[in-house]
Amino acid sequence: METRQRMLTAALRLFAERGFYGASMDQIARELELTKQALIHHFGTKEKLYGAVLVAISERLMTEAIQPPEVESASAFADAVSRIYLRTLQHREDTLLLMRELLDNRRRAAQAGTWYLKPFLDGLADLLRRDPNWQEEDEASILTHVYQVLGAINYFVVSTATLENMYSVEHVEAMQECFPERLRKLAMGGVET
Amino acid sequence: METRQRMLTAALRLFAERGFYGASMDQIARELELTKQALIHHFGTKEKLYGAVLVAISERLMTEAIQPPEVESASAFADAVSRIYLRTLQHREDTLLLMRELLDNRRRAAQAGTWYLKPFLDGLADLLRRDPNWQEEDEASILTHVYQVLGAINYFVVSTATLENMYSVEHVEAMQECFPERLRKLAMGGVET
DNA sequence: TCGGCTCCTTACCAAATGGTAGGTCGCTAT
DNA sequence: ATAGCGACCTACCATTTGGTAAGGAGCCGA
Repeated sequence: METRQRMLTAALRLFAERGFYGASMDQIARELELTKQALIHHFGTKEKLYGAVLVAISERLMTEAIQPPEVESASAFADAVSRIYLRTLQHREDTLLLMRELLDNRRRAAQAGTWYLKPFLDGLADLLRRDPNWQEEDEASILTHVYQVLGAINYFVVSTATLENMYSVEHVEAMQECFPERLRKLAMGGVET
Repeated sequence: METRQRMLTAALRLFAERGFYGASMDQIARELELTKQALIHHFGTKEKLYGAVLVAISERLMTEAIQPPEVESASAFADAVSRIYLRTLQHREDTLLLMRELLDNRRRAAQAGTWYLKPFLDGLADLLRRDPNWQEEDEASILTHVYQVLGAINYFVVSTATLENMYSVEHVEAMQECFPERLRKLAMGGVET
């Protein structure tokens, strides 16, 4: 019964790396030293396999990322953002695949999938709403700020490979090092005029 | 000779919407009411067509987005960022495709392509470097800040479709409205403390 | 008028794709 | 023993993929 898990892991790897259309059942199966029929046996169709991967990601996200707001503090939002950054770094493949989902969403639209992210976003917005500096900001402002900070994180994490090619590995390491500090300023900033 | 341009436009649309593997030569050709052999005649292979689309995008980006730093002002960077945001909104398809390129870059790695973006990034970093508030920050910090702000923009622009599904069209319109203001704070913020 | 050029077509093709059908093997409950 | 079941395989299939080969229509200069 552990096969299923191995399948999900391999599928995540390949879907994240090459996208839904770029990864074939055969490739995924070969990575497991099985035939694609084994995959079909467990998941029915490619779409369903992909769906299962998505579900697994969203479950990880829910259980790990949002954790209760912990101590009520003025920097609760910034703290949460820091944690999310670290988590995103660790789950690069999840992030890659979710980003792809985002791009494809125009087509998949009415389906489930990205909805999983809503509670996550709302949770963050809540945190920010509690911040005294943000009390009088309207809903749209709060959500926008949350999304901008999230964008800064995800875009960077997904870009590291490209940045390493464009500049150098050392350059990117330096960026990675100062990222949390700068991120914190982004997250906290923007309340005084 | 205008056919070539039409082909590039259609190819951009489909590549942006469905990705390299998701869009087939046949689909692109059908959109133009031609056969895929017409495409092959003009561009040789699918890869080359894709490459040509990428070149077109990078040319647009170069000529439109970086413009000389105009007047030397303390908010030169923030101004540039605002312009880039508007441009990004207008060229959503370019943005979608570049984002996909970013995700695929692991594989395409050694190829040309994303290098087009380097001068663009460096230009922005230059602008920030001139800002008196940033004089004493190191290179990595500057580049990181540039990248975070860029990430906030691109991630949001690419997400609007999903956000509209998750919340509502009105919600997203409200976000879009307050986005530039919040973005400005992001871009300028992060020097005090 | 004729050769050559560009643009585009129809006719093919080999490879790869997702998926079906049917069967084998080993385990477990009866 | 044996019937049933889950996990997996081989064999096969229709369709779609990117691409080649060859040719036709229109134009243009000699």
